[in-house]
Amino acid sequence: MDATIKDIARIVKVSYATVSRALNNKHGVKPETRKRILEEAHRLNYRPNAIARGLVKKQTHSIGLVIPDITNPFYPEVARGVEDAAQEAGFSVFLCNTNWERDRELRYIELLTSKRVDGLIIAPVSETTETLQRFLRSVPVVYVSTTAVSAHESYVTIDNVKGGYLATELLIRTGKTPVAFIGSEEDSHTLQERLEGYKQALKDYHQPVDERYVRFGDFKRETGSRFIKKMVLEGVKPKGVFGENDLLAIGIIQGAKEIGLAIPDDLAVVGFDDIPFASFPEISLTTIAQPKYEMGRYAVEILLKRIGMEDTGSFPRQRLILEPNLVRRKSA
Amino acid sequence: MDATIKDIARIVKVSYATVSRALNNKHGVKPETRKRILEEAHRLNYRPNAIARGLVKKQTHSIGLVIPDITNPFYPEVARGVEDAAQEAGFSVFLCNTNWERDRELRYIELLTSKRVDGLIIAPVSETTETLQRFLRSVPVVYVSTTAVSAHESYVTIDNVKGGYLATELLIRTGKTPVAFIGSEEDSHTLQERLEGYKQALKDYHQPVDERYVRFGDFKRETGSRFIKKMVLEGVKPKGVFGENDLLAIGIIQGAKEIGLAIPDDLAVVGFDDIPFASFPEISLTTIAQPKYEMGRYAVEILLKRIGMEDTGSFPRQRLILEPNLVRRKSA
DNA sequence: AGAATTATAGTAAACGTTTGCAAAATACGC
DNA sequence: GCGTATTTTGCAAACGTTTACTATAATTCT
Repeated sequence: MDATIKDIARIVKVSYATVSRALNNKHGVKPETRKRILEEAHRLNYRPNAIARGLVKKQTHSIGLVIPDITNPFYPEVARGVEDAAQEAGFSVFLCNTNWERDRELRYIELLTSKRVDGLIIAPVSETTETLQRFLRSVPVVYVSTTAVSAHESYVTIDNVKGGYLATELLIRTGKTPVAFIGSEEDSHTLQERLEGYKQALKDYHQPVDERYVRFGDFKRETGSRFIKKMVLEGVKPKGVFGENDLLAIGIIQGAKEIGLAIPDDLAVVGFDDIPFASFPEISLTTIAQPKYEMGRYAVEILLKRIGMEDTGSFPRQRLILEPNLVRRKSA
Repeated sequence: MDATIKDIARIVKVSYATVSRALNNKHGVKPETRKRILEEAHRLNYRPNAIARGLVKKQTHSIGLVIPDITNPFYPEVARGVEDAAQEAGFSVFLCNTNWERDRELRYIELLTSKRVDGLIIAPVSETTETLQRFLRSVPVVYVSTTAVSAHESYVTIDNVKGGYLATELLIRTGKTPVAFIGSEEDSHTLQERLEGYKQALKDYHQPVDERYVRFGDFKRETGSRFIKKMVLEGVKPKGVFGENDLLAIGIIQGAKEIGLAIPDDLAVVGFDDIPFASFPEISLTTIAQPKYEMGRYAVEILLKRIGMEDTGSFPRQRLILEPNLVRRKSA
């Protein structure tokens, strides 16, 4: 059995209200009694029961982090950013992997609200957050890595269309035309934005937009490899390709090499995200970097500010759109 | 304000005890009243307050996962295994990164016990778990990826000495002698075990154990690269090297290439862990695979079994030592 | 029909804290 | 010393549940 405040009170012979005050450094308790209480608490190896405290204070000092899959190399860094910032503020974080399943996402959100987390950081799989509303109600949320949120929500993300533009522009300017686009699921909001950047760049540089050069699959490496091979097999032969994310891009490089294309001479490829592998000399992927760790940090900063406001309704939504950053390596 | 059980009781005009029973599917409440209660609960978008429930049941259905760094490619998979298994059993998991700092580890454990997690899974940075004892007391723990635990603790890990043996043996049998060992911090328990396997293999195959061929640094990729270069600069020229973990091994490959060595002909290298990158064709690292995801799952299985026991004292410790698995790729 | 049984509902205590308010103790001023 | 101001303490309610126990209502049995 864990020692409670009452145990201490009994031993030190004061009321447990006094013990509570002493333990919380409230003023109005005689230094000497406080000392005795603290000593006894230490002797009993007392640990305050955060559950009981949470019940009366209506605050758990916990937040939920809901992401698709920590195993996907994009997320560990944002998780770390979230965790670091939370920890510094005295918050703990529940990690939840939705595995890209919509109902698992919903179940988690329900579970977390049951546990009365003080806030939620969500990288949603659902492309719209409408469905989530019913479950969220009173819990503050900040979305991460999406813009598809209803009017009064906060988020932090990067400028995907600019990123797509930058990637495509580089390819065009280095003469790697025609440039293809290989992306993951077509209905992803993120993909649509990057695709828009791609198209915008093509237009600005007077390149034709040829639908045969744009393909959609999923976010797996193998897919990139398969798609590029399929493409050239069908006779569409890009000189450059913008892979909507790094995993795809790496797959593209691998597939291209398999069919004898030299990177970047025969085919230049640029990715998106700058996952850790991208910088390995063996890969050396030119890519659009997202400040993943910082995104995590910012998200909790916004969230905590929001949690701090007593008057929840009046908090202005915050929308932080970070700058993408072209990091040039050997693949393009 | 969130709806409570009392709100429902008031509206449906029953006592809140009845509401509680209805919501928990306890028998002894008339089907019709139950129906009315459930309907009202749904209408009010009622979410049970797990905090209040936890207080009386002395169970939070949460566990803590304490690891060094989710950003290290070894951990996401075990975290995922933990999370999946926990989720299936209705538990949530707190993610805590100690950043390899001992006192941060301690602080986290203290925090988590304050939050009254039902159990803890720890990949400890401290090479001995003695220090942790005071903080743990009543909380069930299972350690992961270490054997340095006091007598009555449970853990799941792999057979590191066997892994080290396998790696070294392969190198010897393919004629890649002399074989070097490059490891992380010398006082790591894990390292010592792998090193033991290395030495054992050398002995079994009648190879000399030459201390100039074994080096210790840290677990970073750059370190591997630096060390191999330094080694040959000093005139000790192994034909094979066993990198104590994959990051190191990859660094070794990179460093070797930089100084013109061909892999695996001039230098064969085998790593340890089988992190996701290892299988990339550009790397194609021969390595000792750990079943990371399964380790996570097993850890929670053991933990939950332990939590389920009312009589905590009598639970026999469980020690699960998984088999390492040599996966042969191109680097050796 | 009445007793005995069973199904349903309510009362109240408990979980371990925090906190407003009142009581007691101490210090201060003259 | 006595009244007053101030510091230190205690009492009790509250947070939202669960649950043992008791009370009432409904059903079954003879």
